[in-house]
Amino acid sequence: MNTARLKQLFPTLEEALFEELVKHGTVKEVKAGDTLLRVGQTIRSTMLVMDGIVKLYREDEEGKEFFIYHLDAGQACSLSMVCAAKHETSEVLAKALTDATILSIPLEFMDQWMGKYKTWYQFVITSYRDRFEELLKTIDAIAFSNMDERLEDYIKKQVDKLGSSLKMTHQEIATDLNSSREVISRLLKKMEAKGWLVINRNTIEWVKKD
Amino acid sequence: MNTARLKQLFPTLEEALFEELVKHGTVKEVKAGDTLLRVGQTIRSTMLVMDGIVKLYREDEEGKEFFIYHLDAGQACSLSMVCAAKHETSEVLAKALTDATILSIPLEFMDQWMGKYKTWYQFVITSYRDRFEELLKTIDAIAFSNMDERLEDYIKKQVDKLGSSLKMTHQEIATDLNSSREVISRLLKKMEAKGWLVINRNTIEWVKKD
DNA sequence: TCATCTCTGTGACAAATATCACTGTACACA
DNA sequence: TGTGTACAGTGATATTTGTCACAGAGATGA
Repeated sequence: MNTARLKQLFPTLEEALFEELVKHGTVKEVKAGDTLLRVGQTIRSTMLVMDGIVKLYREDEEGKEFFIYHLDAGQACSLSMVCAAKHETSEVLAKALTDATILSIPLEFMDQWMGKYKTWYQFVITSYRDRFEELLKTIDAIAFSNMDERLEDYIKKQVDKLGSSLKMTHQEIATDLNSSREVISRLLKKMEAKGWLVINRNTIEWVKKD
Repeated sequence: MNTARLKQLFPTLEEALFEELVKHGTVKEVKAGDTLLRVGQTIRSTMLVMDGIVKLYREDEEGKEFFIYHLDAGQACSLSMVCAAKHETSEVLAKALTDATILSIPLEFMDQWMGKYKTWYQFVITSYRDRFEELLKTIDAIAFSNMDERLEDYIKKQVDKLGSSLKMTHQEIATDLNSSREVISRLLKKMEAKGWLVINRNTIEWVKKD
């Protein structure tokens, strides 16, 4: 792992921290679709995303997965950065959307860095704040919008991250939105009729401009 | 304002901070129902709740208010504690549920205290974390539960804060849950039939034990 | 090439929630 | 004491979403 790359990804951090990151961090390469963190799993380390995109989910008792937001390169899973008690368990499910590179830092450094490096706790706090605002937007979507709007938002977000040609099945989208395949298929058909997208087997081509 | 009371409310903070709070904070008494912060309003100060209960809402374009969580005495509005840019505007609406006492600290002290007092940034971070988890629970409710469960949860939360006799109209509940009065009335009737509560004009008496 | 599997499309129906229209009823207060 | 107003109850109906059943299309591999 090279320091230059870290500086690029985390430009707000101070010099000494890059050395700490290099020294104590472990780089993990994961494949698209891999699970990085399960609900209930004990958190032993903080994840910084160095490359690729990670999807975060909330899960209910029956294992239904509800997509909440993406983490891009240069972002961190804020929940794993502050663990009041040791052996705290995860509230969320994290999966790699694309192949990804994760920098994993053992939890014991968190407390220490928090006191030692001003830029670290600023990073932690802005991470929290940003994720918090994403959650608020997620709440808006489910509280105030119908499925058609939510689906449009969802597709736009995916397109933002992955480009306009989405390799997903209708079932996968339905799962993320906690809906059902048939509903998604029908709504996609309507959007296709409006000329917003083109449906092919396993892929959706988003063509709407706005 | 006396330091002893502050110590009781915010036991994790250090000695020097109580003096700062006394010196720079302004105590405001507000009435039940008063609006403390509107969406889009510029945030000029941080609110610490000293007494009473504050309700936080998310608002949509048409002004519909969606209840997200309560703040009790000893808690703070985390969003107002970290303002990356100056003149940041509020993402949420805050209203006093009961008469309340608010300690208001001008924003300029935030940066300063954050660097100076370890217990302050710990307070900020745990506030954020706690609010974050509340948001996750809120998302669970709307993503995974039907209105009957959400209504039950909602009433239980209110009862927790205000006691088992709730002085609210069905319309107010409907607004908080972004539903409609008729739906809430019907669901309350069902709960009454099950013996969970007693409906009177303007009040609901929660009797269910669990 | 046939068998099988996954993905998609669609009609029919069910359930949950929203909306409309109207009624009754308790309370405040002139 | 009457009367207006806010609150609550309820039937009818619309809309949205979910579920079931089944059909067909395209990929895959023996």
